[in-house]
Amino acid sequence: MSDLENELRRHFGYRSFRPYQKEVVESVLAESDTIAFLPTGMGKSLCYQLPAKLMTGLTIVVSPLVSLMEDQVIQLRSKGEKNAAHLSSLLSNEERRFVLKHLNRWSLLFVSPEMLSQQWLVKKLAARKVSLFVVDEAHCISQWGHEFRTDYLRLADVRKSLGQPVCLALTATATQEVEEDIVSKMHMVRPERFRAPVNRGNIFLQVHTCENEYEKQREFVKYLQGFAQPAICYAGTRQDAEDYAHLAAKTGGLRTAYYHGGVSKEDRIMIQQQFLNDELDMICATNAFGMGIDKSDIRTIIHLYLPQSVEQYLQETGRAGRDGGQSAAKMIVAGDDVRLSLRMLQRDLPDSRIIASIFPGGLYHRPFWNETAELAGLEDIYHRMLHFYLEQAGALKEGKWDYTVQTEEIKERLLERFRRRRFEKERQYKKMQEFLNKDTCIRALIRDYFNEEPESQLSLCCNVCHPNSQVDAKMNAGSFQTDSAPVNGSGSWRNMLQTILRQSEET
DNA sequence: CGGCATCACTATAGAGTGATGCCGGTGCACTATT
Repeated sequence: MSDLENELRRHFGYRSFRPYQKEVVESVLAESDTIAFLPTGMGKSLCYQLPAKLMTGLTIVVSPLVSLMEDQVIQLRSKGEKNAAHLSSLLSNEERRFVLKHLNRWSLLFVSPEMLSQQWLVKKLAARKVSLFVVDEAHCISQWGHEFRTDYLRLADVRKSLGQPVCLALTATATQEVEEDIVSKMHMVRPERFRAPVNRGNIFLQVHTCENEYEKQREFVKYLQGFAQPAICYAGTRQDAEDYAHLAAKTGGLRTAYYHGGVSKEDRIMIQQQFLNDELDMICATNAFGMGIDKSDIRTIIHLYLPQSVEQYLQETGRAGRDGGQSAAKMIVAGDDVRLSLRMLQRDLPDSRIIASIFPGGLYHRPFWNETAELAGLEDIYHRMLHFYLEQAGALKEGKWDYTVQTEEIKERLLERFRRRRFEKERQYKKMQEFLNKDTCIRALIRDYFNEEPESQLSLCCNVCHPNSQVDAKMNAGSFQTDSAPVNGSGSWRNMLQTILRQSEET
């Protein structure tokens, strides 16, 4: 047994590594920047938890969701780990001060990219030796960083300020392009790369196109007859998530709930836990649901909208069948859905009219950025995105326009950047639209997209190869063993709920 | 893009018509001088 395996046993009680874990840990310990693509449920977190134990300095883990951070810390603490903490708005001021005051105590610290964008915090952290800088769910850099959460694009600077510690990027799914995006945005140097295949042979893929919404509902109801549970049903809008949850409850007699960004935090936690505890047959949700969901026996993923990219489709369908059991991904879309997704991804970026109006010479331009943004009626996301890019380009300094720089040139560059980005998003979306062609094997499309080798013949590939098949409830009954990996103890959600209740009492 | 809510207008007193405008997923953080 090697040293590393001894350490694994000593610290975590496992006898052996899962695929890729050892290689990733070794790479990190050898101080190489590392990027790893591991399906969720393959023990990604061990890839930094073990190095955190073995390295002398602090390990910082950048995580996209505060609830994930909190959950992780609670889990670690429940296993007796005292050196993990997180820093987020979920903490009270007092708790935050405590975490900062005792920085030397932690070996693992979870933070959001937004937190790390605060200079004072980085300064504080820099006072300690940071050995490892982890970006969990690293596809967020590429998927969200450009528009929605630009603080992801500051992480390379943060890392630099912390003395350029080794960087480890972890994600489940990424194309070559996203991979390169992560490498470049994080300023990784000749990173080691580890990639588990994205293809999941146990998921039967189906796409059904409809003429209209009415037909879509009919197909949905029809599909509910005898489909395998539990299921996640992804809808394109919050309204749809609610409506289809009711429809499934009414016509299929299912225990359903809906989940989206407009649902209160308490309800979201409760719904998620009911789902994990098999008290729900189906969750109808927007894409708000899914990240960090550790449930291995999800049998069916239904899509009622067209995802914006093949990666997104794979992220979502990949939540099914992690236990290896036969599962299904069924997409039911109508023409309107195709237009809706397109419109949404186009709206992620401000159009040239808006850009022109805020620059010097534009109708809404004012010396102060905030005033400019308010006058132009910029919504929050545009406000912060443009602020980021303008500051980066040197057009804004401390919230004020700098007229000594060539703003006209900056404007042109910005417009060009957005044009290219929009083109890229539309290109990704077009790839997704190819799934609607009724004569191409869906798995072959995915395989080509990710440059993977064909696998051996599957008995249930997709509805092009195997029309008229359906994965039903009977198929899995007792036919396989569930994953023996440790899953969330039921104690953890009670803890989380308590934490939240405590907070609402405090405020 | 397309579905909707709102509003002005019409023709006659409550409701119908058409024009216009807006919205549609995702989340973090909103504190500091000791």
